[in-house]
Amino acid sequence: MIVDLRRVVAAAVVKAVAEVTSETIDIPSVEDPPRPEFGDLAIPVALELGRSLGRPPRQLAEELIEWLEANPVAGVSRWQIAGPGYLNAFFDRGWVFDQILGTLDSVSDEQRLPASVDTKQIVEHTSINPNKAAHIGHLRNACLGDTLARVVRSQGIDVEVQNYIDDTGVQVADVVLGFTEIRGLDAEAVAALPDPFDYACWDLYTEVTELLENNEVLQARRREVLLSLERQSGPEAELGAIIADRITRCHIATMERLGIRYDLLVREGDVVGLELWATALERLSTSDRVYFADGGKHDGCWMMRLEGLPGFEDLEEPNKVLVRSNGAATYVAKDIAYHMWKYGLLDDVFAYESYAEILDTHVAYRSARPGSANARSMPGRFGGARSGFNVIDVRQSYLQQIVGVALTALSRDSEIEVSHTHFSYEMVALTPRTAETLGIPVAKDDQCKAYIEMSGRRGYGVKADDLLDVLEKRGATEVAKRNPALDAAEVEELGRQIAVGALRYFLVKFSRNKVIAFDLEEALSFEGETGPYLQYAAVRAHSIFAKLEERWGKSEEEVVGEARSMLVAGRLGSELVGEEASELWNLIVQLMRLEYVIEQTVTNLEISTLAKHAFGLAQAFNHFYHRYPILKEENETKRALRILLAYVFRVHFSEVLSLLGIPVPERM
RNA sequence: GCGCCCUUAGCUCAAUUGGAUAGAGCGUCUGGCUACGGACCAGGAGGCUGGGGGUUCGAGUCCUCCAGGGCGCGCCA
Repeated sequence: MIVDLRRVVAAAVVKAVAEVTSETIDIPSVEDPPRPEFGDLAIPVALELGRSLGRPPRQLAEELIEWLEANPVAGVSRWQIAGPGYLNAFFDRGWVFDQILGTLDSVSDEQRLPASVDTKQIVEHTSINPNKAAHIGHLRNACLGDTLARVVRSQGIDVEVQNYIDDTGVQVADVVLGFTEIRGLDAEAVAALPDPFDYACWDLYTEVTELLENNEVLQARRREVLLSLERQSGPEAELGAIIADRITRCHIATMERLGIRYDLLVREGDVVGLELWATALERLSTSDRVYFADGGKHDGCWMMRLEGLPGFEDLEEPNKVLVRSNGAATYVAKDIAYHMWKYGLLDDVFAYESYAEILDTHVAYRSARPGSANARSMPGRFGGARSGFNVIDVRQSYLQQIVGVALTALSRDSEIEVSHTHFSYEMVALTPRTAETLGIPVAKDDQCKAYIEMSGRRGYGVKADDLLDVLEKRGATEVAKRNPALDAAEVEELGRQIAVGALRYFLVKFSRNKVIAFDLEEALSFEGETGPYLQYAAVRAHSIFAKLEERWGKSEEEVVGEARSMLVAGRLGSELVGEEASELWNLIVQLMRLEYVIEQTVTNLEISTLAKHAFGLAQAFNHFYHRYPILKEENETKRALRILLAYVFRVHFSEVLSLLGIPVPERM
């Protein structure tokens, strides 16, 4: 990663403040100036401090600058006071560019912090009910989660990606009913059904839902099935397991199309079957938060006390049932048990089996019962983290809060500090016109609405695989149009990469707490602020070197090497002045922001920050590309400088795209 | 009833967490190179940041009231 002088500058300012005013301050805010003539970084510290010290900001700023000039900072060439009292820092361009060139040698084997259990973080995402095909809403979850995992991992932290499979819930029970009551199929027959199995279940699920309405007999059957699933005995449980397994494999395959992978799939059935919950309750019952209701409305239930806690004020029902009077644990209770294991508050009782092996490079494991075929215990391998993120939509905030309350109570008692963060995001809906093209009935009242909610139960939604198919086809068409000589296989592969870029960028470019009104036409667009625009910038950077090789017969390495030796370190500063240099410099300054952007992305849990940054980089490069040709340039020094800049961009921009999971095509 | 979220250009969204002249994309209008590929670039028009009050050197951002919209509060998951 390119060195960010932000921290260095901030530290220098802290020291300057201490020396000049004998005040100790926290890390001051360091901003990017709105205009280039204000320098490369702006620190409004004198504005803030001036007030508390009762001194004119500009005067204070002058004293600070005096000190800073007397105690130079490597990389900063000069300071300036501007506006009401900003400290503006101007970088030593030659020094910076020299540093950046240094990163080119080590960028591939960047120094990563050693991974250890102490720093392990668990990112849970996807966690789709295994009863039907994944839709666009699930993709938002998976893309956010996968990108978060990539970003955290890039910080040298060992990330374990988990996907929770709720295979014992009503949603699966409904599809079990569908197969038995509507289709008249048993487990064996269902196992033999052709693909796409998840599509078949999508339709079946809506059929059952309709049938279940006002049908008390069927509703009673569902309760039986549910019990059977939870006990994991009987033909319904066998059928449920087949459904959950087949659907999960479909989901894994869908996500693999987007480059999204998992380390571990934990099945709720195993949490229940291995009595993780029973142990969890034992532990929980010692806490004053958990009690057994004897009499009253919740007679015979185990309850969690929420009243009086922040965030739970004035609820109609202040407490939450954990175990029903019939002895069955609720969903949130099982989730609490799962999270206790996740964070090492319960022993690892699971066995693990290799579930999905992908291209010999990655294995996704799945929880299993000890003693079952192909399963073995793997002590210390999974779970037992001290912190983690749950990527779950905002509607589950209430339940996530309850999990948090349990974890807090337990970690206090056991003196183990656990950090559990709900990475919440808003839902994906459909624009009315997209809903209509999909054949979803839109009521007259809803036509002017900004969006129409999706409904898995009714089958209203955009299936992930359908969308990917359309995008891939469109990508391939566009590639073929521009590259008539390419063979079909390559066109198809490029179409695939473009589809992934388009979809992934689309799903992370919005702030997470904004409802996305999914519009098919907009998502199919490859122009403007889209994934393909970013990919196009990378392709252009690449094609410069391809052309250079074609014309000069020199490899990228040789070309870059020659350019570097032409611009000796000492001379760089003098080359980096003037109008052209200032425009090139803009690109460098933006590249330097990456470290800061990643920091912001993680602390705010806002992936869109990184996405917007990537878009800004692509824009800056396209500007440079258009304005400053390389092959045509005859001045060798200028050409060398541009070559190096294009190369630096290419290397670092590829890194940014890979953080976003966006493939970098060689041509488009 | 209580809680959380949203409201910024015609549309979809940003705005470095309180900083300098509120920026992008789409759409619209005007212009661009025999090419390192036009999935691009340059420029124009387009804003009382939903409304009122407050906090301060400084507010799209914070506090408060109001309006409109969404979500959540189950012995469902």
